[in-house]
Amino acid sequence: MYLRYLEDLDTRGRETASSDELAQLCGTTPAQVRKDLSFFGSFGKRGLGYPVHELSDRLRQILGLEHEWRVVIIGAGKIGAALANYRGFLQRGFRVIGVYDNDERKIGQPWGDATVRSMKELDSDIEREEARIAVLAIPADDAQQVVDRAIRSGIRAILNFAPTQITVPPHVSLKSVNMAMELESLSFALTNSFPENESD
Amino acid sequence: MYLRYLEDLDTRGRETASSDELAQLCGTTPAQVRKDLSFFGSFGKRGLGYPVHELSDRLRQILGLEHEWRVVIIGAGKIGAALANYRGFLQRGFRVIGVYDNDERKIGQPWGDATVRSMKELDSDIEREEARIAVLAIPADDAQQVVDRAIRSGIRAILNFAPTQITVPPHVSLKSVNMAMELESLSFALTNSFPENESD
DNA sequence: CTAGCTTTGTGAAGTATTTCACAAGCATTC
DNA sequence: GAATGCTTGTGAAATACTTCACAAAGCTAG
Repeated sequence: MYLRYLEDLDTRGRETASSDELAQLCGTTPAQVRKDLSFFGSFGKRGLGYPVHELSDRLRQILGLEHEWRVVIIGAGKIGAALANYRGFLQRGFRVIGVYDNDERKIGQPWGDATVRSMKELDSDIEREEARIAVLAIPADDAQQVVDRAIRSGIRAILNFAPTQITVPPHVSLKSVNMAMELESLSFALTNSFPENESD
Repeated sequence: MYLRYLEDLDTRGRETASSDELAQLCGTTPAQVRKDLSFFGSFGKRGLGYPVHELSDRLRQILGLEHEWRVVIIGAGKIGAALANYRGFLQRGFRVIGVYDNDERKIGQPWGDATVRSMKELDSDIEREEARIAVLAIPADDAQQVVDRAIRSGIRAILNFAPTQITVPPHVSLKSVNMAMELESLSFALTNSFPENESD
């Protein structure tokens, strides 16, 4: 999050930014910003703030964005489409090496830069291209089984959009996004109209 | 999350479930399950576990899912499409009353059950249909301005897919989903290969 | 009705995270 | 070069969250 806004400031030519300013942009507190950044080192200058460009560089390094990650998108439905075409990924060092589906009618169709490929080729492609990240956008039923296969082929991180709990071995990272659940939590907030909000 | 798996168990005819079982399904601990549920009341029977159907009902009530929420989807791009067609929403009491876009070429096209409508009609539609939830799937630049309008018309909760920080007044709830950021956090996990994972 | 097994609900303990508050450092001005 | 005004970095305090551990129930069998 800090990186996003620092890059923004950088392109607009800003040289430095204070923890106060970053906090406002990111919707947090100055103390939080300073504690967070201090975990990785001491980047700021007292009296001045943080050097925008330098800190961006450093954060990209910390996040492992200085080299390109190869990504497979599993599932050529609407979510898969949204992700495959998202220019933001490429810009940030994530190269989509393939979109995979079981549906014969979809295989071979062009999709953004890539072509939909058969799920049968998934494993060999992951190995050949050394893909380490998979985006899962398939129905819940097949999700676990497909994940297991992908991990055997070398996937080490999964971004899961399937509305189901996935389990992975300890050496694999997992993030899940469940849109129905997000809406339900909004429903909860509305129903109980808390004074708090901003629960990103 | 508990609701999802309880409903699952319910359709499969299960009568009761222990905190241990729910924990396994949801990827958490039995103590966590019990503490979470106890916040809202005392639903279980000692020695037996929780009554699956009854607890589902209660959770739906707590989450405010017993009545229908009307939802607008703002932005008829790929993400908007994915959401508009997602059957899961309707099943869970979220009725999409309209998909809105500025692009003349998209306006009037059929989209799932609905038709893409002009952004000009957004405000009056929100008021007439009493929509309270908006899903934001438009480019970052216009996001804040569109949100402000929607809130003036009566929107009280926003699910934001635009890759930018949105600010809302205290009586409005906000959840943001940022796919690039999710991938970046996976990149971080990979780069630093922590033993921990499962950071949903 | 009692013994034995199971499982909840919950204070207390243990961790983790966030906020406070202030000394120390840097830039600018006079 | 000293005084002033900002802003960081960070221990300590305050909060929040998670796990432990166990008494209190409920169910089953005999």
